[in-house]
Amino acid sequence: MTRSPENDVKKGPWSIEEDQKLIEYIQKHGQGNWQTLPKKAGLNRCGKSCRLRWTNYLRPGIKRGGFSAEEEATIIALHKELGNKWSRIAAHLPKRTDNEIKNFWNTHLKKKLLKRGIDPTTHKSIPDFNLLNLLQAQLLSVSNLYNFINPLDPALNYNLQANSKDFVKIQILQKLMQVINPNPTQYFQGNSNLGDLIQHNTDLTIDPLQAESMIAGFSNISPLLNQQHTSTSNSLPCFDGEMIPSPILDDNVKDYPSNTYNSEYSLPSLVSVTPDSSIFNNLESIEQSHIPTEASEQSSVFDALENLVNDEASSSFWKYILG
DNA sequence: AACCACATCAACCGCCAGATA
DNA sequence: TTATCTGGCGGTTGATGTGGT
Repeated sequence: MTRSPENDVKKGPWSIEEDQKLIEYIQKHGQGNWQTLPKKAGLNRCGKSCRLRWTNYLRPGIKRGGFSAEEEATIIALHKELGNKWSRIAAHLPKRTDNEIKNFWNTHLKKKLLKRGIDPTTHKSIPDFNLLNLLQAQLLSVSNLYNFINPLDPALNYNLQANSKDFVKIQILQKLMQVINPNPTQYFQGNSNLGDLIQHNTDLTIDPLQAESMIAGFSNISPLLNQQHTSTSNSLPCFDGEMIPSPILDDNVKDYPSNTYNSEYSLPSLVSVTPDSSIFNNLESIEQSHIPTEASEQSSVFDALENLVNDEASSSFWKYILG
């Protein structure tokens, strides 16, 4: 025997009248059998829908919205212990429903933990978090380079556009950036620069040595950056022709003791910088030698990305990121 | 004012486990 | 023992709200 079909029942948001009918019936008769309740209560709804409406919305004593800091901490702690067992978590929070806790987790707490560099699935710190920052900045650099090379000439962008695989990768990186910094106005704008990005992300910490590697990484992607970097090492380059002061690249940072540097966060396999390169003096040479379809130009970014994604230790995090 | 992108959350769907015939 | 019913759970969807351009 199969279950009776409930195709003719109403779906979607509940009206005030429906709510009233359900409340009045349950107050008078109790919950009883949810399967038969709708008919008895005069509702054209399935029993499941009635039960959900009652338990998540109409039931007396339900507290909705406005999660306190204590409740937040409790949810995080319980989630660490129980995982996505929302009903069990809700049992520890009187007046809260599992559905609301689940929604609150997915819309607020998950992002909060990610911003703190904590994997919301495992509740462990994300080993790749600083590297993710690096990728974010590198993508910005790449995007700026494209903008700089070619605001108008489609021929110069042709090779990039023809390489759909790299486009997919760029899209993934863009998504990574959105996770860290959901403000979309910072991406793919000609005047964006690394300094703005770092200053904006006040939550994020960037290891000084890593910042050095970051510049090296930029240089691999953008020869123009490389040239500027070598000319003023205590400034961060940007593509609008200005140099912005960088507090993380002063002389003290250069002497940053290597034994305090956590190699776990180091940049994997960046190609060495070639500061004396002289082929970037004009756009033509850039076009000939450094259009990004040349695998070597983007490899540092994408190799790093692929290494991250393939790392089992952080797979749940990346699974979340890549959706 | 219109449009767009993103965030929020109520509600739905499919699955599962325990109860029952 | 098996088939079916029922309630509960977690994941997902889609309508709506909000803020930025």
